[in-house]
Amino acid sequence: MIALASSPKKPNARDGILGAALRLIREKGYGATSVDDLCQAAGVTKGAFFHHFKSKEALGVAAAAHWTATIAPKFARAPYHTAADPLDRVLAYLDFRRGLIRGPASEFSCVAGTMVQETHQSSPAIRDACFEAITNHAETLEADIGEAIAKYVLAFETTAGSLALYSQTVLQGAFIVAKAKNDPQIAVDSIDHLRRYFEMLFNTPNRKETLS
Amino acid sequence: MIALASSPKKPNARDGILGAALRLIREKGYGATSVDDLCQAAGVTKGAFFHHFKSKEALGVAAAAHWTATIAPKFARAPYHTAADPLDRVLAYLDFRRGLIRGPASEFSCVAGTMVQETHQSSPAIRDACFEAITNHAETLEADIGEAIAKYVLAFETTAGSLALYSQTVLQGAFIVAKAKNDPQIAVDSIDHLRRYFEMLFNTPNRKETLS
DNA sequence: TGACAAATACCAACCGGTTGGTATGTCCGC
DNA sequence: GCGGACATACCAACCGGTTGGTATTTGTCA
Repeated sequence: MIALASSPKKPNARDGILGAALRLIREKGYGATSVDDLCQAAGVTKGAFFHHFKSKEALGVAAAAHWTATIAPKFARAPYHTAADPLDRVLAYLDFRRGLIRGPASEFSCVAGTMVQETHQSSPAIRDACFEAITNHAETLEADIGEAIAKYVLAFETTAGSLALYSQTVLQGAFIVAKAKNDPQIAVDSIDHLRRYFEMLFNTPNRKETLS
Repeated sequence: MIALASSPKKPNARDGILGAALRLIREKGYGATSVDDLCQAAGVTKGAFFHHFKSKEALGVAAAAHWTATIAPKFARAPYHTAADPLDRVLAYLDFRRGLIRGPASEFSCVAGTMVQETHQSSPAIRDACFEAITNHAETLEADIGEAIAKYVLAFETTAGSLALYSQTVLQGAFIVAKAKNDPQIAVDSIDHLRRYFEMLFNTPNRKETLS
């Protein structure tokens, strides 16, 4: 083999720890997840952990980036991008997220939102990494919302960035209330309200004429 | 004095611990707030702590109830109840909450929402107490929303309970994003979006005729 | 191509400090 | 003199982090 395109990935301790971190942080939170927990879940020792991450805080920062790297391709490949109309794509995004809400909260909630609540005071580095993860995902929505704003007459004046971040705000709040009620359904209700807000804001009867 | 109505309150360790808990949990989170922290902030010893609370978890449950007992009178006395129209009262509630958003997140965020994110898996007792605190506050909104639903023609069909809880959902999400961005303003933006949702849902031109 | 040194990846054992929790005692009003 | 409200002293378990070391890979040059 010429083998510059070597095997897609060899299993290493760092990836194992990061994968365990995403799962454990969603299950137990950042503070309650100890370095020992991480090592046991990843099947490595503490020496390996501190070889790859200089501190638990550094692991938290890396976990936020790994979270983005994990979910970004999933959303990029998701089928909600196919609609021709930008507003339809935005609504399809909300429907897609709605469909993800099932089972325990640790399977549909957001690592960044979970982690930042515990660390925003104690660790600016983790806080910034989590905000980056949230906004990075919001930006994948922003383009479609921007196109929709250009195409439709809005009931109120606002911006694509504000609406994209508001969508993430509602989702984060929905995760919290779902955890509190121990019932995912309440999160679905909130996404329905958010969907209606978009529908009313981009009032379909006021649709501008399209050219082509 | 006949003195069955004794002095309004004598300062005791329990209240001091609960007061410290509300502050420290909002500042550092539940997990990062140790029993020693609580005792030092309240100026009592560990013996006093475990005399009044059989465990840290019991303190968490009591703190959620104390949170309700602390903020309920503040909202009950707030001036947003004075409007004659129920929709105006709901919008005034949102304006009131909007006005509270300033300074560090620990001064405007919600103890219950903060605490439940860390404990919803590990402590069902704290989780339920936090959900109770959130819904208890939502119910103070529900009556006004219910009256507004009876008075106005809605753009979509929904319930007062769903809208009241959705309001809390947006607020909880706004607190998280504000913590992540380390900037309260982003929470204000979300409340503005929520306010517009109410305005459009209770579409003022469709106002039903009032009798008196 | 192969010898070899340097760098990387990983491990087992250990450290001082902190954790939630307890056992025992003392004060004090009724 | 008795029970509730605290204080003092202490504990085993666990915390994040460090140590000194070994196995494995990688870069280099004859």
